[in-house]
Amino acid sequence: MQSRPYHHGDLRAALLVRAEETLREKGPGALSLRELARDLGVSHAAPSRHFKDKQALLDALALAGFDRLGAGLTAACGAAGDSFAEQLGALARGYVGFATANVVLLDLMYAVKHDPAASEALIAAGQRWAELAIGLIAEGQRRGEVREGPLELIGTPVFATLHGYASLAVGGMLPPEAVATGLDDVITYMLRGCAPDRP
Amino acid sequence: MQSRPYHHGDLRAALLVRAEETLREKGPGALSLRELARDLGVSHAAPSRHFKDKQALLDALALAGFDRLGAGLTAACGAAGDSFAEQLGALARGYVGFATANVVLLDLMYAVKHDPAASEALIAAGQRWAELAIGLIAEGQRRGEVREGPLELIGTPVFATLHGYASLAVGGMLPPEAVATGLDDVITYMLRGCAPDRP
DNA sequence: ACCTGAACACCGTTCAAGT
DNA sequence: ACCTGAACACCGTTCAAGT
Repeated sequence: MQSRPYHHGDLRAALLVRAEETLREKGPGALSLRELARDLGVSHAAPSRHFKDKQALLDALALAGFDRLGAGLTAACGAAGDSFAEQLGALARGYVGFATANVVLLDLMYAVKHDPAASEALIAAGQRWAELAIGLIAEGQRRGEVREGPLELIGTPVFATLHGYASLAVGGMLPPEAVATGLDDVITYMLRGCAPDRP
Repeated sequence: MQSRPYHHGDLRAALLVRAEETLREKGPGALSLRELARDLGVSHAAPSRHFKDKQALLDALALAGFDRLGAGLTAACGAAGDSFAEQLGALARGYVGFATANVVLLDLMYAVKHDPAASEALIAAGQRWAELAIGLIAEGQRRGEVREGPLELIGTPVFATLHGYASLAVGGMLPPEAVATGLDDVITYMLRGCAPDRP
């Protein structure tokens, strides 16, 4: 009876995996719960046991995306040198790298939500990685490489620059061949914005 | 025979108007061509005469959004003082203002496209307003208020910061009450990033 | 030219019923 | 607990036909 070859209470995980594949291959909006069920060899009503909604599945996907992003950024910063410039560079390259490697997923992660209840968890997830950037800035201040002041006063603009560059790049608003080289310029611009007032 | 009260060859315009209303009231994805047609009192097949696709309607909406954004920003900068700081401030407030007043539309304007042919016009429209920022920087350089260098080298980071801040704010990733006050900090951060190297 | 009506092939969601 | 099968109310798109 190996007729159910794949999911033994793991239909939930299988749905998430397959959903992300479909998203990557065929774009958003081409994702259908019924097709997902077909691909996995279950009835079209089966997914509703694991996700009450199509939106619930998308939210779970986005949440997993934030987890992977956080892990990737932590690793990238850990592998970089101690100076603020090196740390910020690693963060920036990590973020833009994740964005270009997970175009549709990033869109999903920051998608405008209309159900405020469901989006709370996503906002929290988003702020978790923002705290990574905040910590980096605090350390930079301790080293005297970052200007004084409240952490978000400098963290928010940096966060905005990074996220903005990533979404412009991913959306095709920047000449694609210039994305990698332009990032270096963005990094030095951010460093100027963070630098202490006077030498 | 006033039974067709509204559209006389203007079904196209009426569709766009109603679509944007629906988008604003009920969010994206709640937009259905059939419901649009119902609202306007035409058959469900009528819209296809004016937009070959649902996507085509969305693209037209996004394009109109860029036009309004460009007009608004031009006006805002025209009404501001001549100094680079005042011009950049006006641009920033104008952009974030448009974003918060047109949340779903902004999402649409920068949505990741998969049909590269259709998105070309949108990218061009996006770059048109970017050129406004570029011109502003060129003038700032002439005045000695902006560091020397290729225009996009300084323009792209500014563009990224602005767009990133707007999308974070709109997506609820920033505490909503801090959006307006935080913008001032972002503006001074951008000015630092643009400032000439040494006094 | 512009629109209608019917038809086709899909959806998401729900719910009794099975195991 | 987990899944099935049928049913419901909707979609987008196409296409002959009307005016």
